Amino acid sequence: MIDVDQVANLAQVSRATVSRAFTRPDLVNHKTRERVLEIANQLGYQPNQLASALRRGQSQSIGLIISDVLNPGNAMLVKGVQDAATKHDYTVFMFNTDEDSIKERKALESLRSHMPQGLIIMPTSGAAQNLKLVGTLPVIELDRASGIKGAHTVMVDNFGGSRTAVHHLIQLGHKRIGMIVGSLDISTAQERHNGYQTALAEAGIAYQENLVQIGNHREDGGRLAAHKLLSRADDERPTALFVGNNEMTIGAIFATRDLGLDIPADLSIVGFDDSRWAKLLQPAITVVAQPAYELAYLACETLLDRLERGKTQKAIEIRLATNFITRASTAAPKQ
Amino acid sequence: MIDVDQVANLAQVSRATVSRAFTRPDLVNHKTRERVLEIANQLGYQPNQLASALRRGQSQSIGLIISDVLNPGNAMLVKGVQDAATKHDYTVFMFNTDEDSIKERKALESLRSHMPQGLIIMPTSGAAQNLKLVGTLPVIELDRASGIKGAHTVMVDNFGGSRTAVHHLIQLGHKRIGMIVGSLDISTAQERHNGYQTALAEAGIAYQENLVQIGNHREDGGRLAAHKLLSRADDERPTALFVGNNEMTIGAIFATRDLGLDIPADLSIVGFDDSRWAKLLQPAITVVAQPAYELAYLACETLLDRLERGKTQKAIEIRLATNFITRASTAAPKQ
DNA sequence: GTATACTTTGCAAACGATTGCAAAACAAAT
DNA sequence: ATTTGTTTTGCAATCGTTTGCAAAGTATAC
Repeated sequence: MIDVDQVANLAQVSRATVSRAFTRPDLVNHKTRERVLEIANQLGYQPNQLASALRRGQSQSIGLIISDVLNPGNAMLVKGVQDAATKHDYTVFMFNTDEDSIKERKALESLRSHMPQGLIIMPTSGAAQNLKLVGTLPVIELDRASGIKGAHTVMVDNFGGSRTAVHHLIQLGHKRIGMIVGSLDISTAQERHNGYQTALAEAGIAYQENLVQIGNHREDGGRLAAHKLLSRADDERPTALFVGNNEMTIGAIFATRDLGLDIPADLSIVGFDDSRWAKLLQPAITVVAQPAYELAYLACETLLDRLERGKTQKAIEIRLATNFITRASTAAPKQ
Repeated sequence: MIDVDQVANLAQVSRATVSRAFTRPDLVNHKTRERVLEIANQLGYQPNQLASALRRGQSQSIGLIISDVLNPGNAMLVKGVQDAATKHDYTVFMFNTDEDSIKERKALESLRSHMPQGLIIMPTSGAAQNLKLVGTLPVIELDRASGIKGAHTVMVDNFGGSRTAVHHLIQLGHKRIGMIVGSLDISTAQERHNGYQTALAEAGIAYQENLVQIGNHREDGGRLAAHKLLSRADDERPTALFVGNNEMTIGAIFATRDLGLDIPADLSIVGFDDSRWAKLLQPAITVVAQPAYELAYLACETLLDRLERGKTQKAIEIRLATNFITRASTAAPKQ
């Protein structure tokens, strides 16, 4: 690799001038600068970020810790962060936790030694503990809250989205509305569950514990939970189902097929989080769509703002609205 | 941040000993080492990768340049690389190109300055030019070949996969088999097209130019191409369609709906690349599945092997077999 | 021509680790 | 006690930048 000194020699100036030609154009004579840049360009010189970062104490990079890239919703988050970071000339170190707080811990340790300037994290349930590792590093929690007091968070309005969804089902005439929810130690699941409860309460429908099943966030969990809810006598079975995330919605759909239930005739179904297949299925699935890309982009910009402007802001909580999309999987109950 | 010297002072040893306690355990007295590690731990000391990387000339990181994380197939690739890298204690710098070679160029420039030890790239059509930027950096091309002579590549057997798919359609009795292929300046599209041609030739079916449409790799391209192929008189219209990637398959399916064609009665359809919706749709779609995760994992391990063992191998080309999955979207033609 | 201000440059010390070399400490052998 | 060999340590240079400080150069005003 070619370094400052080589450029400096050829350009007949000092190392310092070359450096300044790149970073402080105002401090070097116009003609000199042109010559330096010209030579640097010919040689294919590019400042070594490692050295620069070490000296300046700024690595121009941020960390991104996500639970699972394979979930298309999360892939959107990655893209959003990525794009925002690139726009501001930051690079992104990415890690996966697979929803496992041990992996999260390891990711944080590894990350820390690379001296990122900030971190965007979709916290696991162990994050409140794990995040102590990174000390004073600016952190933004994306999509979920770890529960740490004073944390900066960028999330969607899970409560409102769920309430709207359940309200929609009630409007159609449903009374027995089931819910499949993620594990309640994750903030989004909690909030969605609250939205469900509130919508019921507002309509004067009693909350029935046995209409709510907790699933593991994945397809198999959704399928299992749906089986439990739907394998009942016709007059006990919920006529509508609100499912708390996209993977579990797939499971629930498989369950209806297992049981020979028709959507929406026998069962109306609403999912949380839109996706390719939700549009493509027949009937297409009614969903609460999240602005995932915007969410992530915003989270990243907020972080970089904090870094660059050095704002000493207090805790920020940003909430983006969800978008309710009515498709063909919801209809009035049968009789 | 706390550094070697602080640990050294407290442990009453020199900076060098602390460093060695971490990196060359055999060179330091057992008791001394214990003491140093204990103190380091108490202080929460972790070596600064930036400094270490600068001095040793090894950043313990690799670059990953992918066309588009939003494609679930690519998300798998990301995960595979990620997991393999983490296992070997490397971190991953990730970039998106969105299939745009300008963005690719920028990603490469940005990456270069961060001194990665290697690069895994899913090359755009401009990659042969762009990759000159990184000089002697070890590179592995993933999923596609840039065309650079002597490049190391890890890909699937696109040719064989396509041939099998088309062969399957021929076995069912189809004679007019259309194909929607990606732009031919990408190696995978070429290979898939070759597989199609070969299968036809082997069955003695003449290749008809007007049964092949080139699409832009995305849903809208697939839809448009499918419309062109399918909007013909019944006896001119292909009875089966082989679509060269997953996004375009979605487009083709929408086109059949636009035109009121029944799958598989009016049209059999085979896609390249499996996905969530392919299984979920009714009828479920027959596909050529790719071992994306394994592919990426292998690519990363191959790269890291090259780095660590310092093997001076010549060009490597790894090919993984595809997996043909028959579902309900293919059947014998009508009459 | 001298004083004053402003630009433009270079010197050399950082940033935080690693490592070749040699000194010190210890053990074993004579 | 001296030699020889081995283990353990420390000194100081190094990786490639950036930057505070001061010197040199140039312009402006008197």
